[in-house]
Amino acid sequence: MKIGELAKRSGCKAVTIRYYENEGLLPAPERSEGNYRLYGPKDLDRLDFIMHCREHGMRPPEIRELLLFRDKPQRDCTWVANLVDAHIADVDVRIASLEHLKKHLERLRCACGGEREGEACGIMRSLDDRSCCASCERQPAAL
Amino acid sequence: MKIGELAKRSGCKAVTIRYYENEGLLPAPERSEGNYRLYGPKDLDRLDFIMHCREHGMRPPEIRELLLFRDKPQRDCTWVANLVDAHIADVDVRIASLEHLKKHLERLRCACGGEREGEACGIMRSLDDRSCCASCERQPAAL
DNA sequence: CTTGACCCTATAGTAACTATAGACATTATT
DNA sequence: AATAATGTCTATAGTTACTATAGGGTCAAG
Repeated sequence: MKIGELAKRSGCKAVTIRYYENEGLLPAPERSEGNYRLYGPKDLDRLDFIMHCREHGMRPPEIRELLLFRDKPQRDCTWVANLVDAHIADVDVRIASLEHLKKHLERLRCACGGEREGEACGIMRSLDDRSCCASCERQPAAL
Repeated sequence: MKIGELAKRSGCKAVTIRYYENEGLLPAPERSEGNYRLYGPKDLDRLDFIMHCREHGMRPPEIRELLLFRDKPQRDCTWVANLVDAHIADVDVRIASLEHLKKHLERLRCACGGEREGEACGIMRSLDDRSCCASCERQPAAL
């Protein structure tokens, strides 16, 4: 199949497929007479694997390692489990930090008394007074 | 004060301060004889405001709008409250999507029976079978 | 008077793609 | 067969919000 069909079947855009080839996640496929990329079912499997990893929030470096393992499975798969564990822990941290952020935002939201007068807007006043969250770390919230 | 002190006092790196000036978030300050940027307390206030917004997970475009309002408060501050509301809703979506992702990852994690044999690793098998999450959207999880 | 810390500009690099330009190949229609 | 529409090719630049680097100037202390 050509790249368009692979894209449709995998749900991955054609440009991204070429990008993955460039990055070494996908092998360079055969070419047709007209220099078109020609893919087989194995390529679809591999791309599906990649997309599945992406659906799990994994990024190219992590996926690259998993592909290496997939290509050449070693005896011990402990580190695969560890990788997933680390990933879960990471997601936990993100959730916690977003919950924390949400609390701050809700407090901020409450500051608006609805006076509808620019200068007096409680939200603006709160944003002006940075010491209000003195107990929290003074660094940008991760989104 | 010079940029270094402003950086220390605000917790924002000097390079980032210059970047914000370039982007129009901060006004171009006076210069010393030796062409050094010279800041006053108002600059610190403004930068603190910006950092406070960042602590609330806001991004430059949003911050830019708030600064406009700060510079020229209009009668009606409703949209400030709306902006915060939208921001909270966005955080909610992110949290929900991460919770969902976590569930998937935990299911994935359970697939590892600990056989410690590469080809048989349940995690790898699960990643190979993309149809396992057929009911979920087939797109990358946002992190 | 030189060392070191600080500051300046301009440019390039980051992640993980996405968009664009300009050209060639294939397929469908007339 | 000619033409038009679509698909594909490469290479390059753009995206966000910065960060890093190169190559130089300024300032205070010893």
